[in-house]
Amino acid sequence: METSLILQSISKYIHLTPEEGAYFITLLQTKQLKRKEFLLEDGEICKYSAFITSGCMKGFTVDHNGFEHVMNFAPPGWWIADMYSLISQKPGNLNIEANEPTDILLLSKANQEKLYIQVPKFERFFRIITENSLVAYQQRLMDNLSLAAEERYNNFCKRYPSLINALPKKDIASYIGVTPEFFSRMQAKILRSPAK
Amino acid sequence: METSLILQSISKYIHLTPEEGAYFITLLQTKQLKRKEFLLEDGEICKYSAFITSGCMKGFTVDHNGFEHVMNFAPPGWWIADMYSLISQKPGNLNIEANEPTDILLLSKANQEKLYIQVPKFERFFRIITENSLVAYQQRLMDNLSLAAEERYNNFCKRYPSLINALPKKDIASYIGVTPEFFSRMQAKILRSPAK
DNA sequence: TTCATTTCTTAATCTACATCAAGTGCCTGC
DNA sequence: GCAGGCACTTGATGTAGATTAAGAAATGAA
Repeated sequence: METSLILQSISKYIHLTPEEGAYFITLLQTKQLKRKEFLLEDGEICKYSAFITSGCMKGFTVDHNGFEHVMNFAPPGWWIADMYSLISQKPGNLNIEANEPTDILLLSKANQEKLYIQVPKFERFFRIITENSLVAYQQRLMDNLSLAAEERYNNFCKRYPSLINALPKKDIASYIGVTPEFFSRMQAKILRSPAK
Repeated sequence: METSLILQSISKYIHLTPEEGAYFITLLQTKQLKRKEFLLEDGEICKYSAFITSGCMKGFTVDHNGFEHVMNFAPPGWWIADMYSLISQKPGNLNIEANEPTDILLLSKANQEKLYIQVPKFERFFRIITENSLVAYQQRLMDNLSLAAEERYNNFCKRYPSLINALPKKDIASYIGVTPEFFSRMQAKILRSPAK
């Protein structure tokens, strides 16, 4: 099991003794996903938080016209789950899919609760990463309420430079909230005008 | 100090001994705000989380055209802060203003850190309410990406029925992401068509 | 009570972005 | 290695919601 990335990412926020680290690892299971393979589908109950060790995943919903809306991307070092469904244990409407061959570590809801009891420090860890995630969603919502598509695209480029060339353009279009057609036109326009 | 609401709201997620509760209360300070008074302004560093005991507050940003965008409302029993600024201790761009005469309890960042050390259970409490807040923002972002204004308004009505008549319409318009003019027309249209 | 300010409404016009349609290139699964 | 689908582009047209303007109604301060 490839655990160095996850332990390193935890150590940014809390200090674990070797025993605590070892115990944490026993609560995880590995999984490999093929390109286009789903970890979770609309209507299912989310039972795991997933930590990406390699590859990339995306979370998206499908609206009543059949259009996808990308909620988030998860490159290596990030967590992904349907938080609504994970917390409530009710069916959610998120799909989680591998964009390419991807290795993940799974922490089940039951094991997460166990972890909180055995090593309460993890409350702190998950509090902090949840806070960071909350701030990112607030920022993105603000962008959607107050900026034009082109500015949202600029922000995306600034915030996630490594993802721009790694993802299909249609997914980036969906993430920033425009159609692939409009996104294509926007890029052409940006290229045409002198780089700013 | 009016502390029954805050203690009751905490007891939904963690159990406190009388001593722990009493200690927590010593970390708070009260504040009264007049209608239109600001708790935090764009460019300031956020030093407090505020819990509303009575009245109502709103958090909003101002875009480069001078338009307000309401990020959230905080009726009694809710917390409000500029999470980005509170976490990073850098200047934020949120304004927090009282919509009407409002009583709040303030927990300073320093006292919050103290609290985590003295009563680690509070890590759990704030983890849980942060998770809930995260889910709400995800849901709202999804609505903004996939629904028409009218559907977003319907969802708002369903989720926050008590706020509809308590808030100025222009603030609700801003929250769901339309202009007051369009909001007004939308409502007229809904009234005209047979209630669905 | 009265005035001034803010909020709300209605109407005419405008625009950012969507939709529909069609063609090109490139993966990728067989 | 080939075929068939998927991603991407470009053009023509459509529309949800913005903008501008102006009057009416509500609200709060004095």
